[in-house]
Amino acid sequence: MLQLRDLPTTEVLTKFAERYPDADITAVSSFLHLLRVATDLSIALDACLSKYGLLQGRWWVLILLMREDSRTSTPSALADKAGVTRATMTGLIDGLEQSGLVVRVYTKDDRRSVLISLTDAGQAKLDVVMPDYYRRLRQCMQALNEEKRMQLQQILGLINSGIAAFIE
Amino acid sequence: MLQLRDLPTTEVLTKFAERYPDADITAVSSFLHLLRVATDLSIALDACLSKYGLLQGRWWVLILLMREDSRTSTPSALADKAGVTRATMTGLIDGLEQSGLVVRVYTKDDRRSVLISLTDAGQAKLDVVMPDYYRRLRQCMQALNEEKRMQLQQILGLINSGIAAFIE
DNA sequence: TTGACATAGTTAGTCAGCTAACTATAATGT
DNA sequence: ACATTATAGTTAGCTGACTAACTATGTCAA
Repeated sequence: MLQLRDLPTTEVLTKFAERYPDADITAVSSFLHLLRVATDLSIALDACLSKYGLLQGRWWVLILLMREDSRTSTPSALADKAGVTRATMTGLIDGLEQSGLVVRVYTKDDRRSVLISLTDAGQAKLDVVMPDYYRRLRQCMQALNEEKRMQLQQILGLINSGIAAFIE
Repeated sequence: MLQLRDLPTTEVLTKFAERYPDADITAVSSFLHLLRVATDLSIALDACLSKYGLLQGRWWVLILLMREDSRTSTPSALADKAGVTRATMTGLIDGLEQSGLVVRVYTKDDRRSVLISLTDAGQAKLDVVMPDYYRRLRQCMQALNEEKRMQLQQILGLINSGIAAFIE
């Protein structure tokens, strides 16, 4: 995401705006702070998960499986929902299967397809990780009351609609 | 960052909150939306830069050099400001030097050290990329008036202070 | 009914980040 | 003054994403 640590000060932005008149100083500043905070959140989440031998990718796979009543899904459905390629999902499942958190079940219905099933060990892992995650997240966000949370969601919605401007 | 595409609905979060009572539904929802929008912004920025043969890493190096009056810095200072390791900075500079956008200048003062200098071609590249970047960013954020931008900054500040909760 | 196309999953190779180890040079303390 | 320690940069090898190509299986229309 945003690696940059040394965010531009208003002075730097003003200097750049002289050369590049299209620069909108508060827009740039808000944009960069948003990326900075989100990146740091993501890094902090990884640090939290790594205590349990997980990374975001594998953790989300476990959660996606837990969302299913059958605790079961296919690699391609998981890939779509997790937002990675099927090739990446193959690797994630390999790792989870080696750790015994999921199993590949071969079905007769469609012999191209495989079912991925959350094991008891996988569910047990979530039952340890999720309470810690939820507790820390609650504390992280506790300074935001409901009103501010709604303001944030609304602002994010507006920015989200604007993203198209980057892609044409 | 956040790969997950299929963000949990309120129903899913409610179901999870039954099993994990620490779950704070609006906290989780705000958190995930923040990561989702920031990730999509970052991807969109990459798409914009890639039209000019740049990626975020190399682009930030050029900008950091342009910030200096001398258009010059050292790999270690650049690494600190760009938020990457010195090893990574070596690779970024290799790529930029091959493209002729920067040059390594060996100095006699401290023979361990190298100066990295923005070339005319590097400045010319920025003079093409930056106006496009600023124009798109302005448009992306145009739905946010100054009041909302300040609200966003304030909320981000609160969340930023909360990040410590993830790390202990 | 069979040739063309579509779909599911995997494999191979690339990329940009990382850490750890290394070389060379400089600074420091006894 | 010289051994130790610190600093600057690079190299080598690891990781988890990616794309592209491949195997196997299923679908469909002439």
